[in-house]
Amino acid sequence: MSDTHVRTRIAPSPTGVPHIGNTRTALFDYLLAKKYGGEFILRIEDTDQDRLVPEAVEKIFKIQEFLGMKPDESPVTGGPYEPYIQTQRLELYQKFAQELINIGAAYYCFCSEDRLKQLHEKDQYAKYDRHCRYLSPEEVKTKLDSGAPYVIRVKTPENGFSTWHDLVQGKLSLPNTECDDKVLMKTNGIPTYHLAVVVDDYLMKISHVLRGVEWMMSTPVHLFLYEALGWEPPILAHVPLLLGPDKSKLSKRHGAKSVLEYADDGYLPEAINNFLFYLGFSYQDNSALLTLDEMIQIFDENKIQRQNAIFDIQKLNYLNSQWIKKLDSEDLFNRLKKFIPENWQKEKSKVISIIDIAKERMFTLKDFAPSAEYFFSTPEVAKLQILEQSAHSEEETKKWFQTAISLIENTKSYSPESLHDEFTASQKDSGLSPKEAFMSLRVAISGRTVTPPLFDCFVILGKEESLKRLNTVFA
RNA sequence: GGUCCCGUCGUCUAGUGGUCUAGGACAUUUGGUUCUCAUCCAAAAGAUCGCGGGUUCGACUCCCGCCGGGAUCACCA
Repeated sequence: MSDTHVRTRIAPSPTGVPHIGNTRTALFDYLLAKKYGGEFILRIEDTDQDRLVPEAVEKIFKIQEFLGMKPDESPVTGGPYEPYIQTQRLELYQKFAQELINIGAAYYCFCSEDRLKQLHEKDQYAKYDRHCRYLSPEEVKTKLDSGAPYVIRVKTPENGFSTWHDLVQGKLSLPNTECDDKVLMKTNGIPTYHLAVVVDDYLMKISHVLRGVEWMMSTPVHLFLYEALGWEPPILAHVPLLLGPDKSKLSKRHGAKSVLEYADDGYLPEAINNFLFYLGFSYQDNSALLTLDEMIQIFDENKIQRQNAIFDIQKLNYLNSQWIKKLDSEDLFNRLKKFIPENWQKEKSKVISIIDIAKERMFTLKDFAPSAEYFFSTPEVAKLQILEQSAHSEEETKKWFQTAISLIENTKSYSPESLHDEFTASQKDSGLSPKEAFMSLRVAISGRTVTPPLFDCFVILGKEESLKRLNTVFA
């Protein structure tokens, strides 16, 4: 393999936004190319013009950009084999379709849609009955001259086996009787996937076709085309699918989301890449935080699992929380921008100091704003809530609050450390347990029973604001 | 239904004939640290290696059958 220059590609069809399962395949394509210092190509397969989804192409680019897997060649970056959009390469496919006919590897088919439909009504699994495959040259010429609409079908072998060594599936041997005389060129002059991939992968010098297993069964047709055209086929690798928690295929219908949606939910690209990498691939204890570059080093195309993997959001959450802890707060601030109100953004240093103490309890970027709200707006706290925490009479609690207020007013330095020392000293002779003493204060300043450490909160809130909140409780 | 692929703790996996009374990670539970939560640390529980036959002195590892899951069978990709 060292003598072949590695070029991989992803070939999404803009009939929808790729979901996270498709993206995992893309990750493997990217890693494979980069591991060998090759190119990773993005080609748009838009041969199904009827089902185009607006903005799909744009989102496909966005996903790659977000994850940091930028293609070396694509419709936007261009490249030596452009264009990278199939509908802009139509003459190419027509040329090769014609050649396939000339060499007897394909044939014209004039069957009506009705006839095909009837075939399927009789048997839902029926293959094309090859009705037009045996038309005489004269019959074909007459039909053609009369201007009858036609498709071009591949003249698939009637027996034998199609065998290849699949990088992940191992040796595969599929009976040719299972092949169908697939349509190569549609009535509208646009090729189907089967013709277009083969032509493009060859012309674009793709060395490894790494794609989802859903393509495995149609590989014999592709291989036949390579052989007919006298082309060396690429190395094939069919990677398993990503399944939902109920073991069903991950699909839009079952709520399979795109990477873009995970981004909106507060997941980091680092965590997503890392998560996808471990799904179907093993490295050490499968919990190390790996960058894309590290994955490139570690990746081994021969070690891709063959069994389908189940999408486990808990593992993603873990990786995401770990990455959040690892990132520095300045970096997190920038990523947090679209998750926090605009007026917070003006107080960058305050937000960053909150991030410092909040990041170890965040799973996603979305968790930040709700847990930091009380730093920016005064919470409503009922006296009863305080007393519930202090577990003492109003009078005793009030007395403790007075102590707290004077401690803050007279503290040596308004820092978490000295506040901690001074408060713990006073708490001991307050008659309240540590929990009672500090929880009541916590609720008083935040309105919540769960916050970062109390004295950090005091400091971020500021002396004035802290006093104000403590004072208003029993006012 | 035909064809092909897959089958180790809930999940991702280690394991390529004896070192496996099956290891790790996430999740779960418990304990420790602690002003709460979280972090961190420690520990526990969790898999008769899908089932049944072989082969072998010996099988999670090899062979066969079965069962289960998945993929595919469009002028969609």
